[in-house]
Amino acid sequence: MTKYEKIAEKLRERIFNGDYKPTDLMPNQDEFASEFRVSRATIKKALNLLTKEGLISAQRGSGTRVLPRSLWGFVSEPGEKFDLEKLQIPEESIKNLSCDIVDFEVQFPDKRAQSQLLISRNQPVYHVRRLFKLENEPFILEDLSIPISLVPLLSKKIVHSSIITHISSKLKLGLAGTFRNIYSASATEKHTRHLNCQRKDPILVVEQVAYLKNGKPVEFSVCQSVGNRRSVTAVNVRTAG
Amino acid sequence: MTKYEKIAEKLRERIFNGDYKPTDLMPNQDEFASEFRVSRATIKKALNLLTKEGLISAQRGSGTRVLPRSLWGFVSEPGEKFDLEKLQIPEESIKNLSCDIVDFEVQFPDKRAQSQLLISRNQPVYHVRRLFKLENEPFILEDLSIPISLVPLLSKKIVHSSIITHISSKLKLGLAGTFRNIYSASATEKHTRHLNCQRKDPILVVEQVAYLKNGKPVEFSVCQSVGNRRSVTAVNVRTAG
DNA sequence: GAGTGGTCTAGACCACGTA
DNA sequence: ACGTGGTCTAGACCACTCA
Repeated sequence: MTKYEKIAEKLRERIFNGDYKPTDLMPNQDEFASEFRVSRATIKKALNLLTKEGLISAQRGSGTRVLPRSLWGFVSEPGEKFDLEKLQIPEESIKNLSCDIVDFEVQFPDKRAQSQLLISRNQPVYHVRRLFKLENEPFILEDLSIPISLVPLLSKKIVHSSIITHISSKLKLGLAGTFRNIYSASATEKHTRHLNCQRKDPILVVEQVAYLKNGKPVEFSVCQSVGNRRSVTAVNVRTAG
Repeated sequence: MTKYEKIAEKLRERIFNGDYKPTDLMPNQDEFASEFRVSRATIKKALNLLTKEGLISAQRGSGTRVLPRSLWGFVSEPGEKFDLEKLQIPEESIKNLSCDIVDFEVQFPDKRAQSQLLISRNQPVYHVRRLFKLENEPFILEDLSIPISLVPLLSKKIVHSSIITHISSKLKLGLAGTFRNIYSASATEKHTRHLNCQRKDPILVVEQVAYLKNGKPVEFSVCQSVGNRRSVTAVNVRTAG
């Protein structure tokens, strides 16, 4: 844990505590620097973190203010456990979340997976279909492909929990990030079977590619859920350097 | 334009040029520092920018690599012209984009708008309904609310182009960022009328709140489009400090 | 003009991956 | 052991806002 992360944590607490309220001006960077006995650059890094989280906003000449982010409800942060991040579920809910393995096999990748994972038709992938249930209600149907070349061994036990965290810890290679594509579709027979919904009900589709830090795509997943049972959130913030 | 932005621009060009290819190692930070005759801290800032854009990924001990972002197709960046960012349209397409004003009036905010814009029932808002067409095909139906207190005067001409850029330049207050909530719904009579689709077709709904740097919510908008005509992208990157 | 945040430097030290 | 990127400092200068 670095200095600026510790400082960010303390300031975050103060914001959630209400010591600094939405639209309020915060103390300036020099004050924080002397309070925490660090250089201003370190304070700035801490503030940048909070800015990325959408908690505050700084303006040159006039100061740094708290944003009313509390309205936004739950937002998963990059750096959270990968599956939480992907499913966008608050940590408290995870105990009500179960995971059925519908399908688990090795196959050759289809065109889509080939292009997203940067592999050829001959390089086999694990294909997994999982059904996540929240409080025993079908929630998200997930299809994912992972190149075998990256994972020597994948067991049912691992598939049952977090595949990606297993891989990136085995390979000692962190995740660089993910890219998502989100659209809306109409329920087909597949959905009615797994998600307990009617034909033509609106389905929210979230396609995601996850990259390792060495630049290799490691997972291509498609998560599908019934329209009104899930929403996905995204934060876009203007951060300075 | 700061030094690190200029450097980031040059490196971005090199990546798109193919001077540095996906999964390739880039020169290290010291080399860049002496090439551009700046301190390493400045190089790092430039690289952080590219990291946020999902172009590269650095790993301590082993170097900085190019990610295969080219696969991702178009991704709008924070900092782009606000409407481009919201609609996620590449700049080239904007000449094929037209905008009809379906509705433009002053009213009292409904419950939803009140809570998102942090105002009371008595504070009136502009309500605008616009229909964006791409190559004369109905594309996005947008409903937006803006507190009158923030905008003394809004004309039809302004509504026809970018409202937010007008406001934030008039107020000399930049945008702090936006928050989006995305889900899927079923087409109602309103959609069939404006978006030229069938009842029960899947609709992608993107709700967005935009905040000014002083922390005030300035716009609450709901953008609706037919499922297969649009998709929304989101990038989640692990950036270091 | 006083006070704010943003940029930039030169150098130090540390954590990590690789061989 | 070496080379990499990440952190941190102390101080300088600049751009901006607001009274």
